[in-house]
This record gives sequence, structure tokens and C-alpha cells, in this order.
Amino acid sequence: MTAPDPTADQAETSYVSVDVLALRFDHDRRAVQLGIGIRATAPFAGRPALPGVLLRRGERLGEAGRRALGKIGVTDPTPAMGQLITFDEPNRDPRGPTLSVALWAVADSTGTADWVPLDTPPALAFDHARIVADCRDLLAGMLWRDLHFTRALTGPVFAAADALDVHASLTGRPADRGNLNRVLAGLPGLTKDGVQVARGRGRPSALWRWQDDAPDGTA
Amino acid sequence: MTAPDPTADQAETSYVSVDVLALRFDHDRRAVQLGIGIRATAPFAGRPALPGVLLRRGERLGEAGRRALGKIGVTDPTPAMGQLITFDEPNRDPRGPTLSVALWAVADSTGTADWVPLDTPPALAFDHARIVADCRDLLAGMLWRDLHFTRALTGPVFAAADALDVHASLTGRPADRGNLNRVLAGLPGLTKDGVQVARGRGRPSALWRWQDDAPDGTA
DNA sequence: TCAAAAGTGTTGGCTATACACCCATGG
DNA sequence: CCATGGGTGTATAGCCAACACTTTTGA
Repeated sequence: MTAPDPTADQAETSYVSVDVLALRFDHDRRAVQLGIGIRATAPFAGRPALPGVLLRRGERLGEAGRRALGKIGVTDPTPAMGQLITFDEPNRDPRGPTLSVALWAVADSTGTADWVPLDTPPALAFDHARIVADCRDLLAGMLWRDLHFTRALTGPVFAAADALDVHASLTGRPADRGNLNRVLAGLPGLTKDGVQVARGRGRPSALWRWQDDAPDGTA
Repeated sequence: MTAPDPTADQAETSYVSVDVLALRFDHDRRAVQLGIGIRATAPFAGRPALPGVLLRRGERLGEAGRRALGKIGVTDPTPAMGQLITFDEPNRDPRGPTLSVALWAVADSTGTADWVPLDTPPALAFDHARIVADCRDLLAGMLWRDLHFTRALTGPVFAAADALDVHASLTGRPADRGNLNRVLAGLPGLTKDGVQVARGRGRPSALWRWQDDAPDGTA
């Protein structure tokens, strides 16, 4: 406010990239997976990386996130998404200084991505391994608390066994069945649905169903 | 990754501004205050605003935060600072689309700022009132938990009465004396210092002193 | 009828909150 | 000696993790 410096205020700014942790629960592999793309262009051409784009002028973070998802063939027009953290290491991109805003998103289709386990991702381009590591703790903290995130990840109906698998993938440790059942029972908008399906040897899981806000396409 | 679009990747990006919630505990007014500057240039010339600058190419968020603090005359070369959230409403700046990364910082001097109470700030330029409102809850949650933040705000030595005032300013509700004393007793690196100073009519407060990492200048 | 998978119950520890009571100081 | 501000102790409720026990299924 004192000593205004117009030239400083109009200096060229860093680029802003939006990098997306695209998530998906694989019912068969019983794990949360991360959507990875193979970079087609330099730098790091041919190497796996998080889907990311440079933010366009005037673009909202969510729009950029959807473009990034398009890079791995996920084209849902209204994916569940949210903001995580902003990384500012100036050397994280060899093309030049680039801010990275990390977003999470839940994919509804497999697209063209490689889906790798979130807890043991392969080596990634840029500082993406570090981004994944830092954000996994945040995602674990959001599970069962941020219902927008949780509902997207579990889908409209899920078995109690799925909840255990999701918890294990995100936190790295298995959850206690009893405690998790009580957590689920306490979540608003979630009810136990008497129907159950057999999956293997033991007793079938109970099913939980989210209510309200149109599951997909009914609105 | 599929269908790479080099032109899109090199599109012009939004500007990035860094806006700082400069904080200070006023021992006399017994409240946490927010440092405000009067804008010297358009837009919103003459109106109060958070100190903010446009991020330069290759600049780290912390560096930009220090430049912003310079705008209100705070020149500490190593202020305590941290990241809050990133705002992306495209119309928040009439000059054009601008991302805003909100930081907190603790000022060691009064500089040239207007220091207003954090809990009742005046009308501010841009969407700064909204930023302050959103971030105050985050700051309240950091108190007594994020020790870097807490120690900076309280200073190296503080009275128990100050702790009550800080808590009230940030959360909006008075703290219970007894419970707060126990919280303080449980914080690592903080010890009760038998010395005490009289301030008014009643019994003098106990003093608490932070240990370790050189208070200021002893290292 | 047994092992695997799932659901229910119980306990102990930690935290948060409220409140009652005792202590030190200035007028 | 009493109002004012400060410190200590205690009781309660809620949350969370751990673990024991029961139920349902497939083989």
C-alpha cells in the first residue's frame, strides 16, 4: 500500500498447473486406485504421471480439472472434485516455475488410464510421487467425514466389506469392522439396506445405500 | 495424455495473487488484530484491503507473502507464515481473472498498517471480507495445535490472561480458564515460568515461556 | 460341522466441557 | 476485608480404539 510498484504488480507470473488425483474404487481388486496417464510430450515423455493441465486464463480450477481428466479418457461432465493443497517448489517443472494446485476427483469410468493402487504407486514424473504421498493423508482424513467425497468414492450402494477395503486403501491400516459399522450407522443420508449379496465363503455383507441427491441421471 | 494439445498447454494462464492475513496480538487492546492497508492504486484505490501482491514468475509463495507484508511496512525477513486456501472465483478481481492464495503471517512490528480487530473487520476491497471470514475458522483450529503458528502469535513469553484473549479473538467465544491452563500445560516446549507481573486489581497471571528454537537473535 | 466372513456388545482410555472451589492482589 | 482476577480440582458426556462374542454362509 505504501510505495506502490506498478511494474512489480504487472510482472510475469508463474504458470499454474492443475494436477488431479483421479480416484476409483475397484470392486474386484478391492482397492482404491489412482488414474495415471503416460505423458505424450516432453518433459518426461513416455513416463507415467498424474493427469494435469496448465490453467487457462479465467478458467476455474474445476474446469481445468475436468480437462485433465479428459487426458486419461474420463469424460464425466460433472465429476465429484475438490481442492487439496498448492505446491510451489520452483524447480518442480523443468519447463519453468510452475505452481501446482492438487485436486481430487472420482472417476465414473475407466477411460484410457492405467489404474494403479493408491498405496503403492509407481515412479511418477515431476514431483508427482510427493504430491500423491502428501495428499493421501488428506484423503484418508476426508473419508467418512467429507460426505461428498465419500459418497462419490463408494458409489450409491456399497457393501460393508467395500467400506473396509476403501478404508484400508486410504489409511494403510485395516479398519475394525465393529467400529466402522457404527460410523456408517451414524452418517446422515446413509441407511442399511436389508438386501445382501453373497460374494465368497462367509456370511454376506450388508448393503448401505445413500439417499437424496439424485444418484446419477434420475434428476 | 491421449490427444495431447500443445496449444492448450501453452495458453495464457490466470494471474496469481498472494493475499496475506497479517496477524498481531495487541497486548493493550487484548485482541488479535489484522493488518490492513489502504490501496494506493486502482482498482479499489483508497479502500482498505488485505496486503497482497501478484506472484512473480519463479517466486515462492513465501517470498510473495513477504513482499505483501512490505506493503504495510512490516519488513521482518523471516516472518512466521503458512498456507491457508486458494480462491478461484474468476470475477473476484475486476482487472481480470486472478487466483488468490491466502497465507497467514505474524507481524513483529506495527509497520504502517491499520490494525483492526480480526473478529470485526471493516468493509474490504475485492472479496477480502469473504477470505477473512473463511480463514478465521481455519486459524481458530490451528491455535494450540499448530505450534509454529501459536508460538509466533503469543510471542516467546506470554501471560495466561493473554492466552484467554487470543482464544476469544480467534474463536469468538471465551475459553474456560481451567481447561486452557491444562491445554497449555500439555503443549511440548512450553513451561510455566514462576515469574509473574501484576496488571490490574486481581491476582497476577502466571507466565508461560517457549523453549528451544532461538527466540529471536540468539542464534 | 468347521472355517471364513460378517455383525453385535462391552470395555477402557482420552478429550472436551462445565462447574465448584480455593488463592493472591489492590483498594 | 472484599471485590476482582487467577489457579486447581472434579464430574460428566462423547468419541475412539481394542477386543470378545455371536451369527450366517459355503464347503
